[in-house]
Amino acid sequence: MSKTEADIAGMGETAFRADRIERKSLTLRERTADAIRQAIADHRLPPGAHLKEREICEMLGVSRTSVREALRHLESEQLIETVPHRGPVVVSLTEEDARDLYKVRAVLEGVVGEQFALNASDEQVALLRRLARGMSKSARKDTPQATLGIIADFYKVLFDGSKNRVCAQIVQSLNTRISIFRRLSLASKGRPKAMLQEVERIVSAAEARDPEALKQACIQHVEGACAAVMRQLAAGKGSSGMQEPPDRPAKQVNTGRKSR
Amino acid sequence: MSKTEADIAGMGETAFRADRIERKSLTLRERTADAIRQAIADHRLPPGAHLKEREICEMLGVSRTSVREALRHLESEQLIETVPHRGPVVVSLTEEDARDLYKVRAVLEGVVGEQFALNASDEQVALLRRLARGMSKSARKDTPQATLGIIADFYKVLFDGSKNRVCAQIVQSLNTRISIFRRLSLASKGRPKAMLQEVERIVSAAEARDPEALKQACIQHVEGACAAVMRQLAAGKGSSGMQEPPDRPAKQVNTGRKSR
DNA sequence: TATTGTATGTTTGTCAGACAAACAAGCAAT
DNA sequence: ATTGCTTGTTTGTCTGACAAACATACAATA
Repeated sequence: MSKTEADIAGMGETAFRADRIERKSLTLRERTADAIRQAIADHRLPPGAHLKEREICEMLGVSRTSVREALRHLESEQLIETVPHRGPVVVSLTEEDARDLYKVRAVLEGVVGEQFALNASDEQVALLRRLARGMSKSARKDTPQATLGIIADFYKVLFDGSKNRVCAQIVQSLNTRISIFRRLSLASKGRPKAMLQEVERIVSAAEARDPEALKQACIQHVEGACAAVMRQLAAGKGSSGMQEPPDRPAKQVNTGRKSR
Repeated sequence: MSKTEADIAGMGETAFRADRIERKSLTLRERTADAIRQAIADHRLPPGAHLKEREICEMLGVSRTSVREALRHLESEQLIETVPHRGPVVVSLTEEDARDLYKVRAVLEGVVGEQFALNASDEQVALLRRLARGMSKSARKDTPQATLGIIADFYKVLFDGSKNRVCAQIVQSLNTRISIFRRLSLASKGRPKAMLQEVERIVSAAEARDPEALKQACIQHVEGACAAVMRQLAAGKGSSGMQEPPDRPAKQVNTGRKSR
């Protein structure tokens, strides 16, 4: 999955090609942010949860400084909302937000598709095909977990091939936000099958190098996912990162004075 | 420009309507972030500039803590890039980045337009018309500065009316990034006139409540701006937030040991 | 002379401690 | 039931400190 990293021009002597040394483990604050983000993504920190910096410090064993800087990052990613002097809270999404999120993701993935058709290398197209095959195989035999991994790879190739960093980065960020309630998506009945068809359409369009078709295929794919989520929401009202207007209790923990 | 803030239902007694108390001056770190962001936007901190936290502290008279938290925010907004142990640097945009940025902005503003046609209130449509008139008047008589203010208002109405917070927020963020080299846009010859026409088209479509037309009008508007910038770039190579592959010197300030 | 190594000042990353201000919740007084 | 006071909690911000990573001048070396 590593990019081929164009050869270094004129480096004298025999071309010295080797993988650069990865800038190892990020800074502490970044890892802290990752940890929190992950916790939010898989609901260990549910929507509405109140993050107290002290608790996070102890939980992760880092100082307040690092935690706070990490929080600022998540704040700007809209994963948490901070009311001054009240501390950050994991965002709760309204049904409207969900719809908007998907709407935006749809058009952006459309752009990604369009540009993939124009800019991707032949290898990337081939890789896409291979991953699609792997995906449908995995969907039948493996655990959903494993399938999700392939899906992630699939997206990675799509983004890389589109050569549109800006777009890819935004979609990524949107996806994190969406993950706050996407657990529903995979549960939807008949969704897996539909999904595989959508993917097939995407790959075909990619192989045909047809920008318009690929764009439409990507959009439809997102719309499919969106519809599935909405259906689920309509049914099982609750149990997910949604917030209805008149509703707020529970989830509160002790704050302020204790009984004495 | 304040929203009408739906009346409070059943509040007993005579309806008590008054503007809520604005959560006054944000926290220090937010104002710090704003200050830096502003400085970047109007090139007091040019692309490539190396931000040293100590300097910013003194410049703004705040502690390192606040500065660093502000920086984390800007970092996640992609206005600065931070290499561990080297400190943050104002991003330099490649021509490709510029194109991508505009491309994304175009489709997103398309969404905004579409949704404005569907969701905006009649007052908002009327307001849009009024602002458009003001804009063309201002373009003839006032300073470009004043006109820019009206444009900002125009956008604000557009965003509010679209009722798509997610989208609006992203476009906003994109615009900040674009501002790193947009100064060119207004300079482009004949651009103001073209711009006014585009705006006129937007307003007409809004009044007609035609989603598709409004969408197209918005997209065309962005594409117009993009084209103008690209033309400028092609001409006056340099003097702006661009980075060409083989080029890096100058702009460096003293770092490390001084002569002694 | 060009290369390699060493020394030293800078700047960032992270921690710990401190304190005022904002907040939340209980209790008391009306 | 309303209002006000009291007090523990939590955040916002500052200060000081120190190791690690860097950058560059200067020295040593081939």
